[in-house]
Amino acid sequence: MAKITIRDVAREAGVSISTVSNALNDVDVLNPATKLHVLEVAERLNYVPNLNGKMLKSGKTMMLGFFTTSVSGPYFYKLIETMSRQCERHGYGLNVFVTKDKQVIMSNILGRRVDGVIIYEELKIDEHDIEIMQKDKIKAVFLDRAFSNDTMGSVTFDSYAAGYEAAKYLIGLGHKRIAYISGVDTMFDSVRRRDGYLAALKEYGLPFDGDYVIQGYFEEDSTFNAIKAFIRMHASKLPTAFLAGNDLSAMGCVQALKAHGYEVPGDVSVVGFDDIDIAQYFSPPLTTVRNPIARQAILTVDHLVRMIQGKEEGQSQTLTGELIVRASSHVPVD
Amino acid sequence: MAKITIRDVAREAGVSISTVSNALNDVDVLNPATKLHVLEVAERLNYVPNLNGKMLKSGKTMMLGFFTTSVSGPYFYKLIETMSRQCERHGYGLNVFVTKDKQVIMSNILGRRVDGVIIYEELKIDEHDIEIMQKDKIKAVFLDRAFSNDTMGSVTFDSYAAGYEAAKYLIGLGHKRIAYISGVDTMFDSVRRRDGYLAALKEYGLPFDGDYVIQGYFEEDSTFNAIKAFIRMHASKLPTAFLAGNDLSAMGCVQALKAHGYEVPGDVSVVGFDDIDIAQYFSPPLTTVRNPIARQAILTVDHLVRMIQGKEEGQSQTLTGELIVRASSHVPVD
DNA sequence: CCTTTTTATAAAAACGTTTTTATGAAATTA
DNA sequence: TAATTTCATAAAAACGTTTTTATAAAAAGG
Repeated sequence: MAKITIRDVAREAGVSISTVSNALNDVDVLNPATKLHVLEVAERLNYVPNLNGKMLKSGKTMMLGFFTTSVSGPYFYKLIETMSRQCERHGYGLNVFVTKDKQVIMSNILGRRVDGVIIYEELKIDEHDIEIMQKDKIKAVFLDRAFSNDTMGSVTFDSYAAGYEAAKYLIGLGHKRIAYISGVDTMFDSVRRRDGYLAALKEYGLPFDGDYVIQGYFEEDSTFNAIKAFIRMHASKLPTAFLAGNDLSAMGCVQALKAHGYEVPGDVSVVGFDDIDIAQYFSPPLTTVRNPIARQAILTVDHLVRMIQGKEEGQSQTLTGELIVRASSHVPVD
Repeated sequence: MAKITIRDVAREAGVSISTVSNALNDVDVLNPATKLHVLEVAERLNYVPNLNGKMLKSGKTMMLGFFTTSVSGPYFYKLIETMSRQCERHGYGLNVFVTKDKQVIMSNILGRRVDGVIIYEELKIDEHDIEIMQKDKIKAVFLDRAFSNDTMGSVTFDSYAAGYEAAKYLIGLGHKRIAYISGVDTMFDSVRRRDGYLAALKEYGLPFDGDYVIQGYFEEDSTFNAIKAFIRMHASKLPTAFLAGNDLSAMGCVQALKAHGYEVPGDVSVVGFDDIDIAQYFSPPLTTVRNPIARQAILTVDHLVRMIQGKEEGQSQTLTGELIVRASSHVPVD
């Protein structure tokens, strides 16, 4: 009683395998009666087409690949859930690969396990890899960097502008000592937000103190620890505001400040990025620059699908943030 | 310049395709010189084997499938990241399917897109589906329910015991009015935690009030709203403790209480389940029953891989929680 | 009523691999 | 040296589909 194939259905129904295939794929070239009969037999035998055979022959897997080094945090799961739903809408599945192994990534992409790929992976794919992908006409959309050629697509968030806007907002409130909480330097978004922050400082003539860029890894708990250490070091003269590279680190920062007896925003203001779902329920509700994650997810999938269908060439789309002022920021006390 | 295949490599190297295959797959039957030459040519042509051809012929995809209806929240991304890493260790990839469409699930499973499946999906797969999977000798491990037969595996968390323990702990502190914040009734874990809680109430002779089971959907923000509504309704006589079905809802509950001016644990105690990473950094740090997610992930993948290798039959494994007492719970004030 | 077109189905080729079987040359044995 | 074994490689079959081509019967046209 091995796995039944199209051949078994054909034999049982007394027709050829091409007839079965046509019946199942709804190619209307068959006598309706035959088609019905075949379908009935297939149903009775619980026949399910083998996808590997199907994929090999058709050259299509009807799967999109999402390659990422991490799925931690609200940014990713919002992205993944929205992309998944959007894929389903187009008749595709989404294959999520969580790996840092470039070998794994490239062999899955070039080996055609998926029809198109979405890549978020912080610098690991280099120019040479991209060249190889171009030669193979791989359809790809990047989420963490923009492209100027027309074979690769990208849908990015303008993190530089967001960093600049957030810093400008704090400066506008009167803050003079503003610290930045970064991720790691391989994360494009972290670096660009920081650069925007630096640009604003410069524009308004505020001095930049190297100590004021704190590594928080974009996570709540590691930021919590980093800020506690920072507070111990700078207790005499704390910044009046922290600009955190994402909402999670903003939350960790707030917790650390509270743990040391500081009030937010009474003593210190904290601003984040992304506007993840929890941000508005946090205590205090977070001021943040909204990153339209769901929109990014939808645009990405739509763009990739159209690229696969040959309806569109790769293009760079940039989404801009929106400053959401809530309770975690205030004019400085001193 | 279409995609190059094993045939192109063979032609270019002046050998047969079987020789190329043997060289690439390291079958030591070849003259070392030939093998080296073939490898060199393959490298030069940037040959990457087509996975669909490979999968069809070998009958193996070297992929495990994870089917889930949601990836929201720390429970899932911890699970997914850990499972991914563990898969990689075994030479497998992890294919994450986020869908509620049973048709999608079944056709991917029965169509052999993956070599084995891990299923978390709250009641949608019924006995009949399982029967079909058994007939097809599908290797599967369930994360949300246990099995007594030996074709399906399961690695579950003993939520009933966890609910019982947590409630008993609160009762031991002296609490008499304890509310439970549930997910939805299709979630096994939510229901079992609640049943454990009810059992403890009964055992210690505490009355059960139907109003005291509040639906929070296992999310922070919806719980926040649900508890606010609950507080408005029951302001005169609030429970002295909330047992939340998971840490996220515990956090939402705390935020809602704070928003209404209650102190935790000063006025009200709150206890959660899971011990997600943030729990210890939350303010106040959460008392919770630790759910060994990473261990569940690793056990699951290991078990499934051994089932695929034929080294093991499906079996039910149960993990037990551990009560972690932190600052969010206290003896009642009245 | 014979030829052409249409219709319905079957047969065969193809997708890109791996694996089994075949083949011929070299090495070993008798 | 003839017969056997070993070695290295090639040829062919197979995996389960879809798609292209072929075939036979029925319908239409003159």
